[in-house]
Amino acid sequence: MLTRLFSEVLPDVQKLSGWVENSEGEDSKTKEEDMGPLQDDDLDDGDAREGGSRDQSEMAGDDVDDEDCGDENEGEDTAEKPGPKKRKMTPARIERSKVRRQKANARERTRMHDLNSALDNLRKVVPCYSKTQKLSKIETLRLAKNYIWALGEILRNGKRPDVVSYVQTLCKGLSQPTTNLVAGCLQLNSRNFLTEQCPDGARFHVPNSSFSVHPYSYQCPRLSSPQCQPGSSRHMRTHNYGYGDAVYPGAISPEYDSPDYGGHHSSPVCVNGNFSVSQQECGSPDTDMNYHYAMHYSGLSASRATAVHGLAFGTSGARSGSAHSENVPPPFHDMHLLHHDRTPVYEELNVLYHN
DNA sequence: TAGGCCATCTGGTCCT
DNA sequence: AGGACCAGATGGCCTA
Repeated sequence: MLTRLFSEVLPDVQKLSGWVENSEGEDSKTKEEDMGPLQDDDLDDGDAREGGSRDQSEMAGDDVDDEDCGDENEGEDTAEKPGPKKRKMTPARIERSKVRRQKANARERTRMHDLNSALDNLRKVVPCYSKTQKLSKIETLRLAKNYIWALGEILRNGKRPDVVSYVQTLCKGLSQPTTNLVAGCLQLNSRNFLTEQCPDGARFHVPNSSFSVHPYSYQCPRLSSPQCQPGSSRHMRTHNYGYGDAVYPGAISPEYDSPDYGGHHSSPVCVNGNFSVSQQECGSPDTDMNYHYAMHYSGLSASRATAVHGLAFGTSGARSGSAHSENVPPPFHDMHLLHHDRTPVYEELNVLYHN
């Protein structure tokens, strides 16, 4: 069952690691597009920079094919200096070297574009995906690794994993902003992902779990510190604590929220010290006082949600808070549901979880 | 201004 | 020989 999961996730990782082999089709098309406009600009740039290093390049030993090379080397046999022989830099040789370097630069650009393309594909299959606030490269790789590991654990154990450990696994080694994002995503997802759903699909119950899910993202007190803010990363900047239009596999549309949902919110999940694992751990009265809930929730109007839940905005919430106070659709307004091709995978996971 | 992230250039190395 | 890959250097952009 979950093998399909791997069939979807692993190819992307494999592509990432072995993207070099994919040099046809889309990649070649990208190559055409990228090299066209880039070449002019970048080659000029390259020329400008090349001035200082061109001679070095020539001395490094390329252009061995040059006819006059042999003669010159022979002529320099009597020279005192060992090492690479200096060859006369004829205009033709300079031009050839320049062209060769330009071609190499173009290839390198294409290679990096392909790599970035593969990274984008990978971003789409890891638990959090947002068009506007991309995870950084390194965070994408870390999250992907954790995700694969977590899925592997599910396969190995063949049972429903503990929610907290699942989140912890996913967030292992991630930066705090990314951890916040992922944990927030999963909190939302977990409503679909980890809860039992009544036939009408409107009510949720979390059996035997200290983790009760709610549509609010949670900001741990520690996360109020500037360095914990998603804004510390360019691609994770949003006015809504880094959720932007994030797509969370398996997430339920905010509009799907049950009206009586508010009764479920409890202590949020704390991962890697960013979130509290349980009310016992993070739910001391003092701590509770410091809970900051960002209203990443469009099911209710901000005013209503605030009234119902009596939630305070954190630092990031301050930004979104103003928006909410103005009844501007909360952060999830631009969050679209999972790309459709991914949904079945999570449905499978749901089946696993629910059986 | 510092720091993070990124794109690009570049030279070296390895492989076919 | 040429291409792929890699890592270092550099500069731009952005935010705190």
